[in-house]
Amino acid sequence: MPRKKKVQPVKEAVAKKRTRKLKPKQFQTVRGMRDILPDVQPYWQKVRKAVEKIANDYSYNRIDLPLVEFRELYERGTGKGTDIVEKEMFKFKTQGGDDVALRPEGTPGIVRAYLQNGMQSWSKPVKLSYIGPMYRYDRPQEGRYREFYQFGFEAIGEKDAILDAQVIQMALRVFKTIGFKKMSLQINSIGCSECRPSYNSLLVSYLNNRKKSLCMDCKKRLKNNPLRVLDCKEEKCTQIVSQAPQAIDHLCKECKDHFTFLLECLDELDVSYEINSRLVRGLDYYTKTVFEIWATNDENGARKALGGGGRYDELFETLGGKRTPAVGFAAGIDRVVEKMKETGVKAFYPAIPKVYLAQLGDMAKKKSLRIFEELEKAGIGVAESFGRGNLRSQLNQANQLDMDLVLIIGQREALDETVIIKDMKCGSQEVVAFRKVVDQVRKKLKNNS
RNA sequence: GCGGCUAUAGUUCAAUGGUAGAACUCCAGUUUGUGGAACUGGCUACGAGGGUUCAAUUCCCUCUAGUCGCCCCA
Repeated sequence: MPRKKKVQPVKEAVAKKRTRKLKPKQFQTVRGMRDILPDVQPYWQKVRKAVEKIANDYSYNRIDLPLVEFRELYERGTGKGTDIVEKEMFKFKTQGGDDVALRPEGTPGIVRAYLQNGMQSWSKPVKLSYIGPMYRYDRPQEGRYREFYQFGFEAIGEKDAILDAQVIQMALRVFKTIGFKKMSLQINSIGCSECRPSYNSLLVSYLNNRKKSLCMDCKKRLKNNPLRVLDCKEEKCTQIVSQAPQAIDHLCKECKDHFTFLLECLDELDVSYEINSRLVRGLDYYTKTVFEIWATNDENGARKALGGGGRYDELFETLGGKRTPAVGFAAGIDRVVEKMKETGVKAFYPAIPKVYLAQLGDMAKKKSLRIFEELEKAGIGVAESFGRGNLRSQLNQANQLDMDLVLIIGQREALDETVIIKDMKCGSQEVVAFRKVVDQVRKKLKNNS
């Protein structure tokens, strides 16, 4: 609707208001969702490629799982006491009446898939790798979105600590392959259902004696999930925690041996680590090993964590399966990409075409379609702007795109079945018959490179 | 979920109680078929809804979104 200007002010104002009302609604992304635009895709591509390569090198097979699962899977698996389940799940009821949720993390789905698809009978350990979006109804912030991407590795069916070491090694290898130089491996063991209860009561009684000095949140945590007090950031609490009994000093023999062997394996791999007795992780299902990988040695590790993981030997039972030991790792791609930009890690830029196809007039336009196809079949990527009419703007664009060669087909060339090949670096050009175009372009590209 | 800040073209920023300018980008053109420069022109915005007012992009409120801190995680 054309807008009229220079009418009487009042009428104009009214008219404008009316047209505004008629304007269709501008849609925008739902809160916490975001577009990942072409300009950052090279970073994402680099991460995906690194994940694929490492997964392949270590024989971890790709698996893709549904985004939607029964809500109960996470309530039982991830744990009812966790923030993730308590307040961060995207949940809804289907028309059919199923209570479902968008997956907030990958592991419960992996376990479900393992049990459902009879992977018990596959040769052990079952090694799986995944990559895809996760959803958490958290408050968005930079580096924290409601839809975010994770990749992960899971090794199922083997309790030996060497698998823990392998998963850690894989995680580090992915980051190294992407190009990160400095990383910090934080590691801890939080025991199993054998030894954790006694440690727990020890911790609780220690904390109870100092309850007055704890922060509000920690008083609550003390009741629900005392382990979480350990990673509180409040200064009052950190002071108390620094003197608290440590999990690794109260492990049962099996857990202790497991942890010791893991550390020996890491030594063997020349992987440096930091034993962090305050590292407990937010999910309920972890047993024995827990670890995180930080981009640097930053104090504020939580937000700098690129990823983390651990062992979950008891999760299969919780979800109705047989006792099955497993260890896994997952990392957030959004955050990895952010960190790449921050630290100047280079992105992956795929080869882009160096040849541009310019055409003039309808007949040439039609002919140029065929030339394009010939070149593409021959493995030569070609840029073009078929919609443009004049040569100047096409050359202009070719120049901006930093093309080596421009093929020009005009009315004359279309009739003669020829093409002008113009070298954009030196400006020289020559006329070539249709049939010889591919060969000639190949030759010229070779000379240029 | 709690607290602070913010919201104007695609982008980065202006101005103003009488409805908006610039730069860059994009598109087109500078005599009809030749790029990098220059010039000319064009497109595009007051986040949404209420209130105060003769009049609101401007003041007030609500919502929405973004951002920062907390929390949490990835």
